[in-house]
Amino acid sequence: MDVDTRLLRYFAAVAEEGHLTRAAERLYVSQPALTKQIRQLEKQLGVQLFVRTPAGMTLTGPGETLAARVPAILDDLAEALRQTRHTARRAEQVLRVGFLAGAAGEATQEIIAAFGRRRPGWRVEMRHASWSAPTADLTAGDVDVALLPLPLPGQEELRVEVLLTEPRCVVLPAGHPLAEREGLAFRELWDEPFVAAPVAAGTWRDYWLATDAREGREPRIGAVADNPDDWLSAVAGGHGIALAPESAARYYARPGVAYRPLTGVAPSSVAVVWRPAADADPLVQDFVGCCLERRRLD
Amino acid sequence: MDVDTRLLRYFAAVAEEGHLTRAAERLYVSQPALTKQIRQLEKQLGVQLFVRTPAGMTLTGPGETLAARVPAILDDLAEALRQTRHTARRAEQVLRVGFLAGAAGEATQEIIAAFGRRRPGWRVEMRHASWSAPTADLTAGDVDVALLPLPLPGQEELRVEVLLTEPRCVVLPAGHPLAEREGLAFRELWDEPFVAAPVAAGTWRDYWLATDAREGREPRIGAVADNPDDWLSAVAGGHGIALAPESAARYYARPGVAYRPLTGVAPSSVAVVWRPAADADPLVQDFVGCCLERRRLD
DNA sequence: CACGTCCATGCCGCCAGGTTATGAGGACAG
DNA sequence: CTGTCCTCATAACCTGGCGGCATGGACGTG
Repeated sequence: MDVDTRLLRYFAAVAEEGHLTRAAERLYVSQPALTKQIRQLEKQLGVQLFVRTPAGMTLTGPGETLAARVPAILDDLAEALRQTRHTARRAEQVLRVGFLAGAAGEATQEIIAAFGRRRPGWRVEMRHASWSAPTADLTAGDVDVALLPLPLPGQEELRVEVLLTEPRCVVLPAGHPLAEREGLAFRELWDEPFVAAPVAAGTWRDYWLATDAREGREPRIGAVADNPDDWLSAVAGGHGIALAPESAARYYARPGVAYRPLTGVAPSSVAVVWRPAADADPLVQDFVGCCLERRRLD
Repeated sequence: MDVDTRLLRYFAAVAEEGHLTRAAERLYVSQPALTKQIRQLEKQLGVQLFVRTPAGMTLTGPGETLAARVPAILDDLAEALRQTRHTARRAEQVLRVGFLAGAAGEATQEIIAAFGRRRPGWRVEMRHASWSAPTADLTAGDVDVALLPLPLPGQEELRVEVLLTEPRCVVLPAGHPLAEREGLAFRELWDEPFVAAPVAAGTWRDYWLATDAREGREPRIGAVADNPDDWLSAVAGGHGIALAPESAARYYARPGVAYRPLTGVAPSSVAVVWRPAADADPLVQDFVGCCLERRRLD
């Protein structure tokens, strides 16, 4: 009778979506796996939670009862884990900062140094954010604040202050014909295969495929990568090309890939991001302050 | 990052006990299993929760933070599951009654009939309670009310009204020399092997071994059983003898075993039991009422 | 009537959690 | 100082359950 949180998450997703299939997509599991888990939950409780209709899954009375309470429980749990991590970092006098790509570029070191001056004794720990879910560490409370390229999935629930804006460029295999050129227009790349982020990355993936600058054409996906290494390897290996912020040319230079200026896509920004719950956290605010002092908007 | 409830239970147990080893006993898992799980929790959180000393495990600051919140979360979850089951049964117009052995004996049918008259349209569903944890179904909300022999583990947290008291007798293999006798004194059984409940049953196990009437002598355990079938088979198979309420002679008669009257042990009682939370539940109270009308205390 | 959209089922590979056996280190008594 | 007992950690192995794929079956819709 040990209902574990996975079951609760699954249940909550199905209850919310009303469809096994759609919930399965959202949870990134197969539909049969979900079927089985939901049945198991029902079996463990000895209660039918859903009525199966050809149109989907609708909650029964008892199902409603459960659905009304589960989200709060999961939130409580998440909050407790956040607090725990938080206490741990405060006890060690560490501020943990998530980042992706080159973060705020050259300014990053300055920001950290400034923070060190403002908070003697404190240490800044930089942590790579996951590529497929750049804000996950932030919302999970694993980092206190983050320096991330925009746009971000779930950006509305976070505080975001833009620090700098830079054009996006294109990353090509060194031997690629287009790498001969000094500058490119995005429309020339429409038919090229791209190395994309996982589907799980959602709008993030779309943004770096620049789907909105393709006038409706489907991008070709040559490979999927969820970290910079795989991503560069895929490009170097000729599986596709990719977009990147210009600073990537400095932070992710490596033999076999070439960075070229690009026109026809919106620039990308780097922002400092934190959870609204940290609005009152003087430490986070000090760090944000250090960032804003060095803000550079072009 | 999907901390499941098992981990939380484990953590709570270790936090409370202050010892991995003791917590492992309480949870009925091996100590290495606990070690691994606790380490995994720490790894998932990226936080050290305990400091390991030769004397045991003591919480770190972050550990305290977590320990302060986990029990409430687990309680919330348990409560939500209870509610769910509860709604389900109310929706089906079912009152679920747990029982063990012969329940309230011949009175049981009368009680159910009386309840049927008081609540037309409602159905009573009888459910075997687990032998090793007779009140588990009750506290988990799986049954609304129960008819159980006393004493019960965790009895203080429950409402208990005694319905009848009956002497305990002894169950012997049919061919056993003592089965020739018409009546026995408990001290004659001190050296006999007993068929006992699992260690997990705690005081319940002790009670049916009548450890308090042995003047300090350790009982001999011939076999362990956690349900009436195994139990009777073990007795019939000559692995040991056992104590039982007298009514068991009628409800668990079978070839190969003999029931004989016994002196020198306290009698056992059967009570109607419910959770304090059901004090205000008219349905449960009606059932309790039906029980008390037929109360018979000798 | 064929098709699309649901959910259910069967089969299989794999990992996580369990177990037992053993190690390692500190505390304490003799 | 050394043996013993307590603690927790480690190693090797086994198994149940989760998840994935492929497929089936039921209902609604064009």
